[in-house]
Amino acid sequence: MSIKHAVLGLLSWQPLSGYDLKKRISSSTAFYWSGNNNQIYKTLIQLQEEGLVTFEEHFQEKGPAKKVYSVTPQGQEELRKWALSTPQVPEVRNTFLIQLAWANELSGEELNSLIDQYDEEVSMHLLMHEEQTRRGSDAPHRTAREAYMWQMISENTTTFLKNELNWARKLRHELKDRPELNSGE
Amino acid sequence: MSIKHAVLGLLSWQPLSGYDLKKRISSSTAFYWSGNNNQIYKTLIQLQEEGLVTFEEHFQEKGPAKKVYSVTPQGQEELRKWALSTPQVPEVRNTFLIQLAWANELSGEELNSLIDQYDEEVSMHLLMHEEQTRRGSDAPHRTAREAYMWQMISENTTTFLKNELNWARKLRHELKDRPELNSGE
DNA sequence: GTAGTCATGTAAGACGTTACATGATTCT
DNA sequence: AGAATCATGTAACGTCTTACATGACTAC
Repeated sequence: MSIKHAVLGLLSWQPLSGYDLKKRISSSTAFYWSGNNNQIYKTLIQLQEEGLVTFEEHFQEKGPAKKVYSVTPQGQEELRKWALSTPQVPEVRNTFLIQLAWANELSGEELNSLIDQYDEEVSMHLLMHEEQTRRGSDAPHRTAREAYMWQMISENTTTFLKNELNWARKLRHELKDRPELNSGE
Repeated sequence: MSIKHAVLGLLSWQPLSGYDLKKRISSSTAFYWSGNNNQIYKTLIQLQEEGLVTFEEHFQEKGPAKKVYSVTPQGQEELRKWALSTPQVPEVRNTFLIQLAWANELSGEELNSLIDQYDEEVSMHLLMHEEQTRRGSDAPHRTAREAYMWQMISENTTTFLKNELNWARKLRHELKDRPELNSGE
């Protein structure tokens, strides 16, 4: 499971409450995951039971008490161990490809419009990601290496999205230039 | 949900049994999904209840009877409707990025080895995908356009994997060339 | 006779999402 | 007065995976 380690990692950077974790996770475009309450609070309780995190209750003048979680030495060890495990090939869930696969019944215009819509969606996403990267609010930089890593992590998403755009534009142009591809008949 | 439509699409190409669907789905590197029994058989029953597919029982001399499913006109209509719905940005679940994010505790050598392992995994995956594409066993080509589409769908996965490799190699080389990034201390 | 493939399905559980519940405080 | 934010959590449901169950036939 990687939610556990994502949470552990965030806490290893700085102690946070469940509420703050949620905000960080759901606002990040790089690792995108809804960051819903259910999983966050459950994961925190689980991590605590395993002795990988502890919490301190912070009472505030205004508002309810916070449970601020931080990583224990065992948690650090677990994080290090996990970081050394053999990496997996990323999973891509691209429903648009499935859509295209069965788009045989569509007219040439419908298909073009579909591709344009995809282009727009991806472009929008790219803009949002670049905007967020520029602000750089959620990246730790305890060391030069860590700062560089976070830059490269962000770049991974950027190049991924640009690759999608290139691909979609090639598709678009070839459909235009090759009239024999214009119909599904 | 897109499993429903993936199944519907496969059946619109040619009638298949649950067992054959499973084989096709799980062997495909482009839309990768385990294609487990539970979901396939459930989806087929559900599609049938919705009137989007029908089945014929094929008795064979050898082995058990097959339920061969095919798409109804309503199913075709549903598929067309879905194919026109606005496309979504693909979801990428890249655990390696999370691993890197919290790799601050790792030594330079450990980090390099991690990146090399990632390179290897992705390269292997790319080879498998190219091999499968070359065989081209699972692509329909009822029209020139459909054949071209399937080629581009496969290319999407290829360029994605190549993008990952480029990114990993850049990371690898910059870590090598910039000694200030060598440690997490 | 043991393992593998063909073919159908079920059970159990992990993983994920949306929405609701509660209660205080702050902003308009 | 109504909405938004802070902060914790629960409920209900949907998705997805692993593993098991059954039974026949096939290959070594």
